[in-house]
Amino acid sequence: MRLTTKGRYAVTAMLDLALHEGKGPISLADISERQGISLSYLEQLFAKLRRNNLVASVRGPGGGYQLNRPKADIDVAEVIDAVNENVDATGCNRRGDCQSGEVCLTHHLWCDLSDQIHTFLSGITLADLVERKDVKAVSSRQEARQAEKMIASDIRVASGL
Amino acid sequence: MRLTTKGRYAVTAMLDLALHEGKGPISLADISERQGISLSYLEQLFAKLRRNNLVASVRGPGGGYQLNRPKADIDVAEVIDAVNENVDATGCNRRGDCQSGEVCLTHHLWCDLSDQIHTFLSGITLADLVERKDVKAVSSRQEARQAEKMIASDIRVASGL
DNA sequence: TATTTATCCTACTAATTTGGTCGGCTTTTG
DNA sequence: CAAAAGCCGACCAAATTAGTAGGATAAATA
Repeated sequence: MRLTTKGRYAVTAMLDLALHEGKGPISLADISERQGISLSYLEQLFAKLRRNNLVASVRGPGGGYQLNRPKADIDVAEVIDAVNENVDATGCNRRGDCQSGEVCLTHHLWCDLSDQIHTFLSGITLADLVERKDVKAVSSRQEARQAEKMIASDIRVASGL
Repeated sequence: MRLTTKGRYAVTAMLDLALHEGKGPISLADISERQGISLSYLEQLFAKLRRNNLVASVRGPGGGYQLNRPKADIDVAEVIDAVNENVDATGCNRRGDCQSGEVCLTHHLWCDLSDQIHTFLSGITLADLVERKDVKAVSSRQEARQAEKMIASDIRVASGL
């Protein structure tokens, strides 16, 4: 089992899409800036999210990504799964052939743990996250930051720098 | 967060000790054979388990390892922790400085998940595992295998091979 | 006392994964 | 046509895993 920045980034980026739903396609450059994730790395993650039909892309200027399903129909477990992070705690992928073809001493323990984690993560949708007050707080802070930056760059442009 | 063979091996080996409690020190060679874990790798894991006072060692012939506490007082979470596997799902070790000093969009989600996993794993002791019927079944299978091997090697010794 | 059994300790290693970077291509809009 | 975006493949440094190898030390036994 593994849960690293890869899966966390994927969920964060998907949540960013959910938060900006209805505003047309969102560019990876925007997500990169708001969430502090490298653009090229986001591209790799979104290639996988797209292959799993979680997002749809629009190319060309003004393009970007959108959720391919209502945010209430996308749960955290599938997002993590889409970027190949394995939320399974067994060593044998639940096959039960952990010790030379047979079940190892702790196989069932890891199965139980896997169930526990999967139940938890698949019970949370992007819509649920959007409604959380901690998410709302962070999101509005990020919006403010981005607005500041845009004003700053407007000044630079206007003054010819 | 990471849960690989390292943590699984540690729990399996500790459970092996719990299953053979009262029979004096158990050698790593025995555990290695029963559980199919490399001896040198076990040595490295037990160095950590010993440093965390989970086991006590007896050197010399007939030596080995024993649980340093009653099996009902050792839970799965501490065993995994002792071998440095991190069961924390956040990227910031719960510090909340995930995004340039501030909380990232999904911080609280990963905190909740971590709590979930920790509650589950710390609620299971070695004594609980010893009582499980799936563990008993695997254990008796392993005992039988080991007895077979010992007879086979006795034959080899007796016949002078 | 010599041998054997076991823990203890350090160093090395191949393979894999992570979290990227870089460069260039294609599509679409203005 | 230029610019903005997605798309794609190659490459990379660092870390981690799951070991191996080789020896030192301690204790029991012959």
